[in-house]
Amino acid sequence: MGRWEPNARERLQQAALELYSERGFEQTTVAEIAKRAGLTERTFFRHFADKREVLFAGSETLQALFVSTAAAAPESAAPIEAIAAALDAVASVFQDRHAHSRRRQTVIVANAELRERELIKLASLSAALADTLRQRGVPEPAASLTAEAGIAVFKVAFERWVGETDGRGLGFFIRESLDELKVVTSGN
Amino acid sequence: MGRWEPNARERLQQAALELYSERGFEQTTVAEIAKRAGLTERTFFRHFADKREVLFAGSETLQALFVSTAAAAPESAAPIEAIAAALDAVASVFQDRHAHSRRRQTVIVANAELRERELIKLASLSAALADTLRQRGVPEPAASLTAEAGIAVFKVAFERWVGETDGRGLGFFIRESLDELKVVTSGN
DNA sequence: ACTTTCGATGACAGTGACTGACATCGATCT
DNA sequence: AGATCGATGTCAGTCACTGTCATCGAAAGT
Repeated sequence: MGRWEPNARERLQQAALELYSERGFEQTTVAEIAKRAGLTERTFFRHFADKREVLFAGSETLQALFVSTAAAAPESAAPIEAIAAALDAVASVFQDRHAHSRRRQTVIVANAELRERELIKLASLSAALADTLRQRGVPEPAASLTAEAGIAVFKVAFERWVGETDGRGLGFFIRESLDELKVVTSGN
Repeated sequence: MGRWEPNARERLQQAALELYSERGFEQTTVAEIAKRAGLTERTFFRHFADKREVLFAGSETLQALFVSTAAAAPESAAPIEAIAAALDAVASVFQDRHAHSRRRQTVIVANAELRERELIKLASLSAALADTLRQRGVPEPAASLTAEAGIAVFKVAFERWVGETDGRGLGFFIRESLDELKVVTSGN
């Protein structure tokens, strides 16, 4: 065993999720994660910036999908429509990940530091979307507000989707939330 | 000097803001903050849960104002109107704090950990507002979405207000952003 | 096959945030 | 004066995270 077993990064992610689930985030030390993965603490920090980041490995990919889909919307599309298209694309990615998402979200919700990290990932997403809208000619504050509204829809929809055991996909909750947001902001 | 000088908490807050401004958040140790305040590191942690929290002392007060104002809106008011009333009330609190807000925000924006903390404070606000709306009979997901939309408006407006040197108050930017949100979510 | 190269890992020492336990000060009450 | 009690100081300890250097092992070149 030892060095050169493949997939060190993935082993660390799995070990971390397991341990965070079993005993909680605070009660888990990085040394324990590394040990379960057959590595050392120092190697953990070569793969992940900190103890939280190991749970957020896919976020760059998600952001790239978000942005590229929004950017690919036809020029005629309203800002909110470009965001809606991006939300739909993202929803399909979570198609077969309900069980994993639920497990991961349970860990995150149970710890304030992890919630903070999740929030800044979503804020980064919002900033990237606002950038995309600005490049499409949308002025401020409309660009930032549309992006924030889109992320709000994602947050609420994701939360509801993770909590459900029915077969309804994330896309359903996203459409529901987006429609509801429109009703709610119309002012009466 | 030494023990029993009054206002230990306030001295710590001021020392922290000064040092974070001068050399940055990461380059400041808690021991240095405590020393400038004439106290010890251990005492710092008796007043504030961690190194970040010292910048967010007023957040409970702000949340209380937010919630009580929203709750006090007439029953006939639409959810978004109750939130708008709360936003207006909060804006008036920042009336004479532009210089201080700007200084504080400069520090926060410069550091990811501080941004995370700010985001979870805003998320806590959003959750409290959603609770208030639910108590007013607003169902989900409308309650959460309205609250999130309100916080989005606050975020964008606050950012613009802090960046301006004109005399326009936070209330101006809040009304501007709220109006723009309504336009942007209407779908075209 | 032998050597060289080079990225990934290990080993180790160090800093600083944060905590628990206990001692001490000083204002207030009796 | 003595008792009380909250706020502070002291000290030891854990753990996240970093810098540095040694070492391993695969792959490429000879």
